[in-house]
Amino acid sequence: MILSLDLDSEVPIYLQIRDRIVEAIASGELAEGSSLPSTRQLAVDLGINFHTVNKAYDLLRQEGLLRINRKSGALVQRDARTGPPEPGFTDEWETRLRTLLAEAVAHGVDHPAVLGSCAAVLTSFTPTAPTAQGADHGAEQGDSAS
Amino acid sequence: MILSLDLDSEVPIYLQIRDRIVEAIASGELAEGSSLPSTRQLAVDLGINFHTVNKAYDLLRQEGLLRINRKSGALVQRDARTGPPEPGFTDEWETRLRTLLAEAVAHGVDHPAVLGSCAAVLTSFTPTAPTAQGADHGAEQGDSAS
Amino acid sequence: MILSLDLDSEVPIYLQIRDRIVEAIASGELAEGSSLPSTRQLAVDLGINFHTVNKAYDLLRQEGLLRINRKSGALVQRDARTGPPEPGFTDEWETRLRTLLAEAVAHGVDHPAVLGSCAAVLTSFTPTAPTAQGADHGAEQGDSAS
Amino acid sequence: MILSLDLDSEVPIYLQIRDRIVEAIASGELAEGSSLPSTRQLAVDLGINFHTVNKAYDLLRQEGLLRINRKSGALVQRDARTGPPEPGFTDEWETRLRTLLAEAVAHGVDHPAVLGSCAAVLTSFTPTAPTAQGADHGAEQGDSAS
DNA sequence: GTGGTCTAGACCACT
DNA sequence: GTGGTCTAGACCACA
Repeated sequence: MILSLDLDSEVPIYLQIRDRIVEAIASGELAEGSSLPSTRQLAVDLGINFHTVNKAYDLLRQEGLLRINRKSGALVQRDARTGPPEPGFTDEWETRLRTLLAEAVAHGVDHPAVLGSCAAVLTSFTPTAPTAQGADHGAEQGDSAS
Repeated sequence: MILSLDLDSEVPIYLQIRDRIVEAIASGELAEGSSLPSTRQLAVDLGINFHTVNKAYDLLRQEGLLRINRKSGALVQRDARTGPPEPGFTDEWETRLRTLLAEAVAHGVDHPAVLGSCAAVLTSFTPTAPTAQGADHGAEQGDSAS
Repeated sequence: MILSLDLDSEVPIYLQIRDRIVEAIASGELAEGSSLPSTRQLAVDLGINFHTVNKAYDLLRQEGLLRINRKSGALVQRDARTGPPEPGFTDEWETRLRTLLAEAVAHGVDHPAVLGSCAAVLTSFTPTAPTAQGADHGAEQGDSAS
Repeated sequence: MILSLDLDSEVPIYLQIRDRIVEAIASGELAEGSSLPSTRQLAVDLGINFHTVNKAYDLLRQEGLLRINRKSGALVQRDARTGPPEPGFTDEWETRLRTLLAEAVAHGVDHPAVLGSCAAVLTSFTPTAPTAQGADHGAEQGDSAS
């Protein structure tokens, strides 16, 4: 689990960590039950303070994506396959989606291109060997989003 | 031009203003060349400090969406029809898109549903019946979406 | 708003602050909409670090009792009169109640005495105008407390 | 003696064990003189480290609820019928009670409902209600509340 | 070993 | 002025 940070970014470090982990969960790289590095270990690896990692993990815990356990550290609590989101998530999320897509449209990206970007991002979340997933639950193939 | 703010939101007020304006530009409600209320006027209307409005306008100016004239006030600088975005915009934007979509996927929204939300948002930016601009104030119809 | 802390207590300081504020809300001393001292001000008053106050406020915010506003600082979000608790609150709370009452019973406090303590505590939350109790639902009079 | 633990709870495991035992004593399930499983046995049953069980037992010993003998293991030292609590217990306990009840009141549970919960919990400690304690001082009435 | 608490100070963002 | 972020180090609680 290596994640690259941009310490000069205006995005707070703890948010960058959180974002990378969310993306890793979405892409299946971190499945439900996976364990994450300890806060102090990750802090050392990234060359930052452990409190910053702590804050990222705590945020993910509040979002329901992580559970923290004194014994085993942080575990992935949730997954693309765990089920539908908690009520209330979608509304707030769509508000942010609306703002983000508006930004592209206002800058002159046409609708099909925007939708293409969305589809491309989603595709990038299922990069692995579609043939090896035969067993699986089967249903996940719907991802190519068409 | 009415925009509703949530003063208790964790989203800074100046960003809420900026977001609403971006969405208005994306939806065509504010076309290129339209004029916005003066900072002081808008501040009074919203019951906030005019510095806050100023900050929102300045951010939009930096983003290339507004140009500010001492005499004519703030004018919309570009819109969906002005042309493709400046180089560099797309990369940064797709990074944020990736994070946002990952959030939904990690919370269990499946890929088709995510793409459906994207499409629905885009549809909501097309203010139905472009020829109906004479109606003008009846612009509310565009947003029911979904 | 003065609250006394026991810095030697095994109860974390931030929890003591949180507890005192919860009790003040319950007793009507802090009504919905009341403003609390700024984190830094309270920290100075209490002779502790502002981060500790921050943590207490943030906890209360997560519990839905406070809302934090950049402009006006912390405001009481909720009240005995605001309405019934969020679903899920009661179950978790009754678990803790069960443990606490069990402690007294196990130590030999008989049931009526336990119940008497509970009633006494509740009474202490409505200290004002004991003669006006007939009105009952007109209880709002008791709490203006300022 | 079956106790169910939640290893992911924010409540420390040793405290969960302690709480369950306190409740068992309060409900009469564990009477004075009863013997508890050995720390090692219980640890195996629960799938946890025996030091954790040890810590729970030691805490109960400090609280005066258990006595620990090298030969006979852990025995229940007192129960509801052993007599009134040690001096000093009640004050500290009522402080915690006050905080806990305040929490419910602040979240909008009205006084009679709170008192009802207390009464319900106490009733649950009376396993079969042999003589039902007679009049029970009639303290349950919400009179003092409201 | 793990995470949690408290303190401390510097700097930034928001209004 | 307000709160938020990041860093830092010490100490404690838990398993």
